[in-house]
Amino acid sequence: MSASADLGEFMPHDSYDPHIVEPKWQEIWDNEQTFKTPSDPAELASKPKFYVLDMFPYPSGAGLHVGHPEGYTATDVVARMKRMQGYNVLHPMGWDAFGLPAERAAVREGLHPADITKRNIDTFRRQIKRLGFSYDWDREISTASADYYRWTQWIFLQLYNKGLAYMADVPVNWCPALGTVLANEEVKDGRYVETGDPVERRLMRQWMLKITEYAERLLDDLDGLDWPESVKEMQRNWIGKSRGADVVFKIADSDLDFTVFTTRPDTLFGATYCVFSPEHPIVAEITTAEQRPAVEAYVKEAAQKSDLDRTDLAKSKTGVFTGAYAVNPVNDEKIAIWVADYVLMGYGTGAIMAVPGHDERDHEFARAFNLPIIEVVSGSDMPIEEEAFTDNQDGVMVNSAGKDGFSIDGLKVPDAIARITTWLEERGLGTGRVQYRLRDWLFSRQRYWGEPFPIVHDDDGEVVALDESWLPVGLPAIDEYRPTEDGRPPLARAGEDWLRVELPDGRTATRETNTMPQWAGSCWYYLRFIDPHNESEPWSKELENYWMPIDLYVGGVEHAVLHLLYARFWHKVLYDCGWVSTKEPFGKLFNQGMILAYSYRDANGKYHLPGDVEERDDGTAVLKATGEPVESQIEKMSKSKLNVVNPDDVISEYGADSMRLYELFMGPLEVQKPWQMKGVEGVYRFLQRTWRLVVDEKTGELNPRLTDAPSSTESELERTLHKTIKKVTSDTESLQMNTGIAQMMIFVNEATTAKALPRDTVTTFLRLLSPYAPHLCEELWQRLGEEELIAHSEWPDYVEALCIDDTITIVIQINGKKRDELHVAKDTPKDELEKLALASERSQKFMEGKPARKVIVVPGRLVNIVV
RNA sequence: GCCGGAGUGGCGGAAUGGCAGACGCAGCGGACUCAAAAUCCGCCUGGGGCAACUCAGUGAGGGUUCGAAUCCCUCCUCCGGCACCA
Repeated sequence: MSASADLGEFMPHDSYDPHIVEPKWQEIWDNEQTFKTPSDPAELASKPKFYVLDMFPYPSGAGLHVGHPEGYTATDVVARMKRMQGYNVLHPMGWDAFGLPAERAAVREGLHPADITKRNIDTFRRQIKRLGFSYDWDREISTASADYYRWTQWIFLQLYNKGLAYMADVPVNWCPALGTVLANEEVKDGRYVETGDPVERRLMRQWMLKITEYAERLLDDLDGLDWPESVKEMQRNWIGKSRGADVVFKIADSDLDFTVFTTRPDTLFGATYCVFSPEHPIVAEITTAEQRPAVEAYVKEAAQKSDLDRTDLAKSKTGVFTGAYAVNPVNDEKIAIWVADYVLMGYGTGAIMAVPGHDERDHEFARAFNLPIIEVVSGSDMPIEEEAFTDNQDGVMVNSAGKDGFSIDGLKVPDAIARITTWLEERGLGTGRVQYRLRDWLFSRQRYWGEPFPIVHDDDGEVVALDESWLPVGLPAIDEYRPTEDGRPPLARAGEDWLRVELPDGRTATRETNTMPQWAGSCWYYLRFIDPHNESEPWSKELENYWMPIDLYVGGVEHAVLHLLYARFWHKVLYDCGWVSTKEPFGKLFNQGMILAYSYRDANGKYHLPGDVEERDDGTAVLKATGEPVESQIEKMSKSKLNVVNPDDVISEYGADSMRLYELFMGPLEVQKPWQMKGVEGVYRFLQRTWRLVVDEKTGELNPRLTDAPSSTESELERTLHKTIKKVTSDTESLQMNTGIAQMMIFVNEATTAKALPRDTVTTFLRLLSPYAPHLCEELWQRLGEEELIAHSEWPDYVEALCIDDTITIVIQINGKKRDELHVAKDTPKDELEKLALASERSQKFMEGKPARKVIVVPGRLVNIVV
């Protein structure tokens, strides 16, 4: 035996090496523009379309973590399969590039936000490209480029021209730490959701978008969408539709009156007092001299409280009597008027009628201030003084007879609501009305790194929308991104030559210095992908008509109300303008679950890098260096917990195909699950076994077990192949990729030990695996002598008959417990199965000589004998 | 408090009315090796038994059914969302 042969024995010279295979095929795909989507409508028309979209990322400075590519991998697998199935596939990627973090980094590093953003995009693009996704990179867009935001400004003009954008002095969420206002959707518990900085209420002149005008359509059209029920429910809650009535109350001994909104007009006879929000303008007018000092003090105090304080103090109710009385329109009773901050100025009319008997908040308030409680709906188990009775279905009205012989006594609540609403309307005392929780969208920010408005203010203070021909309104260069000392937005720092404008009619004007919020660019990016280089229009209507709606949209659930609601709103406006052909943009939505990671903390609470920790067999973990025990937990990945998993590291060790496969094999796409590096090793081994089906590692030649003989339908392997085609096709379609991959593992395990390995069987299998592990499959496909790319090959079909075994196992149960099994031909008739089951030795044993009372035969599955 | 979702081996998970634990990880045993790695084969829910086998088992309790992880009721725990919205 020669020395070189010895080396061959011990050092395979052609084992699976993703670091050679992957760059090779990425270069080929790039050079051949393998994934370029045609842009010529005539060329597109010959095939059906499939538009599969990822929620494009905000390119943060931290780069990608393994959570990002989970959704991207799923959509890429679908995109690749659909292409092989003969669809034109639109599968683009871009960058949601405007936003606060880049501006803050710019201040920190002394760079321009555009440079920070470019740097971050370059990192993201490099990381994403390493995963071998089949994006059409010719369609890459960035919301911060003038080619793009020119059309964001154009859409704003459409909104403005339809009267849907307006300026108003509104109470805004002002965040002092950031020096800007925020939308309601961005504030939770009185804090900015991203940074946790406190937010306070201020009155400011701001741009608003009339999303409320679309509330009903935004609500109704949810019904037809193939979205997770939870997201639809969150949007429904956010829109917050409630039906009720406006009721007019007169102020006693005065000409004044006021309106309250209530969802329970049936309880009007139980109204024992009214409450105004401290901001309600009528408060100052009606307060009596005696009560004035107390009321003024209370109103002032409420005004100074931030939203945070007001929510924090929610536990016990506060309020002050105004000294004034209202007249209950149903019975002319005089009831006290109070001021309390549990009534919000921003919802309904800012005033309520209080029914302590049947509303928990009113009950609590009445108990605190000793106000009367009257029962008007019967059916409670508890005395009405103890607990409010809030049932609104089966309760029956009592104590509800008033003037003119009017009574709703004896009616159930829903009937009572209808009856009293009609009665109020007939007398002009009220009207039935629908109320939404949704408010108009606060659309301006005091920031630099955002889209400038295509708006100027002329020297008389009038708002002037610029003509389309003036677009884009570019961001001027400025050297400081903070608001000015007198509180104007950063753009006010731009020079006069940017700020000052002469209009065509000779008027002079000053530019709007607010910018649009981060959400603007992402409201319509999916439309620009359709026609990204169009210079004369935002997109071609013909192409829009072909591609829309989006067939699959995948992203995180954190956008359930923000992005997804705003984008639907803009889309509906564009629909009304005739620019889009569908009422809804996103036909099917899928939320991928968050990927968590193990973190390790010592007794002092200090986090340690996973690399410094050793997992013991008994399940405990210790520091490698000192042996000190550490506690492991599964948490959201974060820098501070030292548990962020970087895809670059995973690819360097195992390759992109293993990374892709593991992302999908971890578990169901929609659930949260922890990253486990050992799991990547498992799928890596699977890919190595696949490699060895084709390549003899010692010689580098094809596996000698491969035969050219046609695959036999008789063979077990062929049956497994057809079952695999069936399962992978349906599991890919329904995004249940973990079980599809498991089935491919079963196939490879079987093929590894099969006697014969027909070449056809292997090439068919490679086509199935290719959307998941595209680099490996291209390589093996080529080695098997195929000339086209596997990406351009046809998706395999299965033969149903081959998915069912000829001989099947029938379980025999006695009283529902498995006792034996039968191996019979697949079409064995029912009575034959019953006979065989009863004859079985083990059946006899467990029937203990008793006769069968009943025999249930489920063909193809089991026989259950009841004794 | 209200609205969603979920609870299955040591771990990720599979099975959505019909064989509980597919597939993978970890672990254990074996083959190959001087040895190790890699690879291949086997075992791997718990109790009892040398074994054949047997009993129990899908958060807890009850119900429907010939048959329940799966459907229904009550409760517990965890995750997510909303929360003075009249």
